[in-house]
Amino acid sequence: MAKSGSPSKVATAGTKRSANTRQLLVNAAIETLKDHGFAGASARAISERAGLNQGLVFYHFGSVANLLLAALDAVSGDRMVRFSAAVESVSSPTELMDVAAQIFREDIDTGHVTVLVEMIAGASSTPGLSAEVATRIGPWITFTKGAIDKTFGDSPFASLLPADDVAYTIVALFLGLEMLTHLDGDREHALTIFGRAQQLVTMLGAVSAFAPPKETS
Amino acid sequence: MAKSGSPSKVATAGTKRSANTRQLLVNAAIETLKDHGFAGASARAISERAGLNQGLVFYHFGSVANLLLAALDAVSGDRMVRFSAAVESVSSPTELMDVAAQIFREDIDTGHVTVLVEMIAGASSTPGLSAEVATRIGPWITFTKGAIDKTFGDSPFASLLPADDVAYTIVALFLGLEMLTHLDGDREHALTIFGRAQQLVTMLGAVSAFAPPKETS
DNA sequence: GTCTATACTTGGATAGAC
DNA sequence: GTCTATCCAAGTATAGAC
Repeated sequence: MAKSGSPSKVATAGTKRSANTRQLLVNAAIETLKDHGFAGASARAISERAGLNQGLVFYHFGSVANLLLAALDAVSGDRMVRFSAAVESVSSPTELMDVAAQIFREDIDTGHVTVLVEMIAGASSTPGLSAEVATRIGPWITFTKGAIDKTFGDSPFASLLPADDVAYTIVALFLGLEMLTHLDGDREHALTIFGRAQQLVTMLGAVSAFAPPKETS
Repeated sequence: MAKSGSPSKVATAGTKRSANTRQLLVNAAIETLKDHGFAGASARAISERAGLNQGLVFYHFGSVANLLLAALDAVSGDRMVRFSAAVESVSSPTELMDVAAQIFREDIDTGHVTVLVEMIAGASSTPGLSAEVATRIGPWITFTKGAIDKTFGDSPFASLLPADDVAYTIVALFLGLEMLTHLDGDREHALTIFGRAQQLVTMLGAVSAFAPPKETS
């Protein structure tokens, strides 16, 4: 109520407002990437979506590419927090498959992987962007490897397939499935695939129970 | 030598020249998509690469999007011819894995899958483009399903995993691996993954030889 | 059929008012 | 810190010369 009559002397209020604006731009960038892709994510399109002026993109981020990287960071951070917690409570391979399917479902619904895909695909159009994107995708392979190590570490699978190769494959699969799902609009197809994978892991787990865990020859 | 003095009455020469120009533009579009992505594939960038005038893009294709679709058609056609022949000579699952690895290697080297990836990712920026791209990606899932049916059709795997789900997954994996490979520049990582997959298929084939091919309970 | 020239639009980026 | 105004580069598309 007394807002207009009490100008604060410290910069706290201004900083807060600034942070809010940055957040609005980042959120709008995420939405624009999801709806119109990298090629459609212009400063004007994003700022219009945020209900803000176009010049603020350059004031706060210096360039469109930097804003898009900030959007990628935000999405990546959200996913990391959310999925670290999910994987935390998991111990068996079948549980991990459960969580993976759940993660994919959330990714499709929130459109978070779309942001990753668009940034990876769009990176080659802007000099220097590929390296920036690469350093932000790397952690996901590491994270996936950690989840595999945790749940498959003492299973017979571990000696068959190196966790880092599997992790690389899983991340690639997430990206690829997202692309196809986004393209054909059929999210069920990809979800049934996770169901199949889960069946397979369960079955192979049962089979491997009959096999010796490791040979020494 | 007598070129300027002998105008031909039929349009054959002109048509031939036109076809040649179209081909130059399509090739340049492919190269531009590979190097600078969908967002960098402008009429100017493509025509400059082709050593032709920018207006020819619109004369021959009507729009940049149409030229890019023609480029996608060309790549898709080349791949289909090449890989149909490769799969033709295959009968066993292990041979198919061999061919798959070979196909991926060629895809990486030629950059053909990059074109698919860029078109899929870029499609959402232009109204109506997604549907066009989708109809051009669909055949690849069908083709992959055919290759799986042919080689795994009478193996125990067939009853475990529906071929169309596997095909969808394989195509997604190709797209995803291409993205990661293109991003980090490390083509060996993806290639070792195909090696792992081949080991796995060989091993599971050996294991399944001890199991009954089908249960009736 | 191809090239030059040009109209028009969109987008990146900055300057200055508020 | 935000908004208005503006500049300039790049992109789509068309018209007309060759």
